[in-house]
Amino acid sequence: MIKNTLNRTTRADVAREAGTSVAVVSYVINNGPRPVADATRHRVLEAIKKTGYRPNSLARALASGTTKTYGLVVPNIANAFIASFAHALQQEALRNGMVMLLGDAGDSRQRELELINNLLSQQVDGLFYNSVDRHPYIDVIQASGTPLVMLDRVEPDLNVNILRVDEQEAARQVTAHLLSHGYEDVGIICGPIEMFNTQDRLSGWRQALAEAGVTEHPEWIFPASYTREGGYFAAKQMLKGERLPRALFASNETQAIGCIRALAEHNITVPAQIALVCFNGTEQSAFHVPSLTTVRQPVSEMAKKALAMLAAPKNEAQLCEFSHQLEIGESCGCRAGKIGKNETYHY
Amino acid sequence: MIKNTLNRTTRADVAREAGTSVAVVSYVINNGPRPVADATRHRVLEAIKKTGYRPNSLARALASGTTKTYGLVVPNIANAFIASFAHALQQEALRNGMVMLLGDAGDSRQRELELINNLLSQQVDGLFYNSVDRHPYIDVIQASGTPLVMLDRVEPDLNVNILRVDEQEAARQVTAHLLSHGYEDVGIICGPIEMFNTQDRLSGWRQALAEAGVTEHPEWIFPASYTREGGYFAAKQMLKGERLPRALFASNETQAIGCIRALAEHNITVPAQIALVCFNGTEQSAFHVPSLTTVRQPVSEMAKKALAMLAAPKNEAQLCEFSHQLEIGESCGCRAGKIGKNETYHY
DNA sequence: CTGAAAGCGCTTACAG
DNA sequence: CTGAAAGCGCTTACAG
Repeated sequence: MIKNTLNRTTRADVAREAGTSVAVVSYVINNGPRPVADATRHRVLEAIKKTGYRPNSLARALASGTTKTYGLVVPNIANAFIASFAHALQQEALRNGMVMLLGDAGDSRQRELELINNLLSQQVDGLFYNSVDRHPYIDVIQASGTPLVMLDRVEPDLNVNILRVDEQEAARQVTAHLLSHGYEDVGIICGPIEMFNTQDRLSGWRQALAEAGVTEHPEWIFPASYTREGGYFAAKQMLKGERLPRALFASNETQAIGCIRALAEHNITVPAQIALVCFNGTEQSAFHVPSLTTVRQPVSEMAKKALAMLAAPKNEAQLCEFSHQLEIGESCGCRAGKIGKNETYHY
Repeated sequence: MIKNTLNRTTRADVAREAGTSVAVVSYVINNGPRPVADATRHRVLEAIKKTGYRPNSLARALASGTTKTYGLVVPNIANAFIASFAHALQQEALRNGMVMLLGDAGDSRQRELELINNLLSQQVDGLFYNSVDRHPYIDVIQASGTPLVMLDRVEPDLNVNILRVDEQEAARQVTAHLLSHGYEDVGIICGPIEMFNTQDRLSGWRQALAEAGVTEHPEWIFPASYTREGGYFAAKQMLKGERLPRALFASNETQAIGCIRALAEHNITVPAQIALVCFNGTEQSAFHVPSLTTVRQPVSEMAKKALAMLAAPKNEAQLCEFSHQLEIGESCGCRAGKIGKNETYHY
């Protein structure tokens, strides 16, 4: 056996000090499942204080079969929206007395699988999962019997809990807002073309154009990674074209920021020369110059519901769709905003 | 005992399937510490595949006395610099075959203590710790015997590993750069006044002013939280004054962004009317409009060293100071930059 | 109200 | 090369 090189005191030390059995120490610490006489409890509490005892949660988890821990797998925590969602989930877990283990796949499918295996090995009581692309390792998770809530869209025939907003509809709506300003030449910086959410946001954009009777220009569709660099180089690409669109839909906030930087380097200002809206804004949107008109997801409520879905008794898989919010900033061109005065519409 | 409600296969199932003892299964999985005949190994591997066995890392950790896990406690992960440092540490841990558990205190001292206790209960093999304020719970950690590396400045008489850059010197240098443009009226947005790093950055700023023979104006010292809101409201405060400084030092990138937003709302442009530099920039600095002149910490190298310090045999506490980098952007007024062409100076 | 003891799923010294 | 068995630090049904 490995020697206890750290000065760890165990439950046995406490029991010895208090002159009780180890079971009673457990009863005191866990407030059950057996009652303990007040005097005994007192002695145990004193012994704990005196010995500086700290329960070993590994041993507890092994014996009890529950870790009080959830896992969260995200494609890339560098994405501000994902970070804010992760934060909301952590907060909500905390409130429920659970710990949330965060796994960041860094956009790597292989890393994602490693993370999932790792979290399952750690015996998490449940998993929240936003996958890197459209082939999530749902089968691996389901085979383990671990409760699961998917945080993005998956193949419709899979029997899993899903929690999300209708991204297509949200994209349609924010694009419609952009079009309401009368712009006719409208481009899009979308995500990697093979991804589900790229397709959804692209479809929404397309639908809004069609509904407004505006012609779609395929040469103004710019696939890009969901990063600042992605938005930046997409805009650079656009600037090489012979004609510039008058308005743009960026598929997330980070892309929008990269895009605006690239435009600025060519002395093109937003919204005066090119108007812009984006998807999945965060608190950051209001602080940008110009402030960003954006789709916002109600991350706090979503987090609450996500936790509830995992805690729920094992029944049918649920699909839970949330409505989005539209936050109007300066970038679309219809107002000059001050912080705290952005208008928000709920759908 | 709790029933195994999940369809967990254990090592015993694998042993039965392979017709060996459980010990041999361990030897195969861990590649030791005893040799295993090739034929036996093969049978075990087959049995693992067939049963879909996944080792329980809790049980392994309990038996082996090591979790292969480090903990990281940070004051607020919403801070972009801290997020980038956390990311670098995670990457480096990964490379060493370790897992990093991230604990975000959300600027709450109480939450910070909870996190530390939680991580210690989880038997982390080591802890990285950047405290919310100047009273870190070093005693609690040391009492547990868990190896520790502090990631910020602490009372000098404490016997702990410390890893950091000399923030005072870095602040002095970036302020000196600002002053080299000839500005005479120079303000500072600093952090919460009681914090060590606020004091360090303030001292550096002050020293640079003194060296340049520039008068310090106490009314241009604006304490603020290290957030966008902090920078925003500090600037609003400044705008109420009867005279505006010509140049500003913001104590982190996030404050700088909030500050620039506030200035923009009053049609004051950076650097034309107010020049600005900031501390602890991230990749974001280069994408801002204007791009930010900033002190950068070499987070990757620091992360590498941090891991090495924890892994090192238990010897004397080390103090490891890294040199910073100065990244010149547009905000200080000396150049118009393009992304990827920012100049960086190493100190 | 209290305690002896089995069990959680592993690791590993020891004996063969 | 292989296995029986003790032990990691807990929980909890069971018997008193």
